[in-house]
Amino acid sequence: MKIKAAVEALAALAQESRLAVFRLLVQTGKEGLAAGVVGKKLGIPPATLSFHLKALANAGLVKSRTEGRFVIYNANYAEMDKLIAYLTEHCCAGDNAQCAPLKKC
Amino acid sequence: MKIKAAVEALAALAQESRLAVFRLLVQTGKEGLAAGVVGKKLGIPPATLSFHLKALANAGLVKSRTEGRFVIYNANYAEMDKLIAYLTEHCCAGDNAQCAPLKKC
DNA sequence: TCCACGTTTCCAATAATATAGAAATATATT
DNA sequence: AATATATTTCTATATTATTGGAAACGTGGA
Repeated sequence: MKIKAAVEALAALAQESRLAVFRLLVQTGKEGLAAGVVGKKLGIPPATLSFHLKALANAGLVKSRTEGRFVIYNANYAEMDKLIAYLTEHCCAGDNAQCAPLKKC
Repeated sequence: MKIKAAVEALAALAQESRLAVFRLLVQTGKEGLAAGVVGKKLGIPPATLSFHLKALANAGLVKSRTEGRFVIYNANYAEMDKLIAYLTEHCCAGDNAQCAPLKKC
């Protein structure tokens, strides 16, 4: 992962509505949720939600597929893992005891 | 971790200079680096670096201690781990096979 | 005390981002 | 074909972040 991509992903997550959307999708699993369901659950108006989903999708953190009139969004776990790996890369100067072990999801 | 704290931490990392600073400190280990050394390694002018270090410190991602005229910064691994845990919390709808295992640092 | 060095604060110009109503687009139903 | 539903695009406004020079502050050494 390159720094520009990491910054884009982090910027996508660094906003309250988008972070809530992303976590909701992370917890939902790969089957995902329709945009409207996300908006209803989080109380975000359509235009605003669409703006935020676009940011998350551009950053690669979510993917979407169309099913009839619905657009279903799901978390991209691979990209999430890449971002985490980028943050923790070569950490602790090689001494793993310095940083706590990362929990598996 | 609460969402406001997570957003603050992510916003702190969502900027190229700050992300570079944080990763440098993560890789350096708990002994840390003086502000001036960081600035020299990354080519960031003093005023700008101070601004960015403050953002990282306010978010809890780095800590500092004063040694004589130097201010030594080091990564806060505990806070980094909390942020990662917040992102991945209850992920994959309980089916761990959906998301790749997180590497230990 | 006086000077050098490291860091932070102040400041002002510039740039980027968030919000949501209204209109547009696309699919489904009758 | 006409209507309802789901989502996105357009648009304008408001808010917040980034940059770095100059000055200020603190510490250490001569």
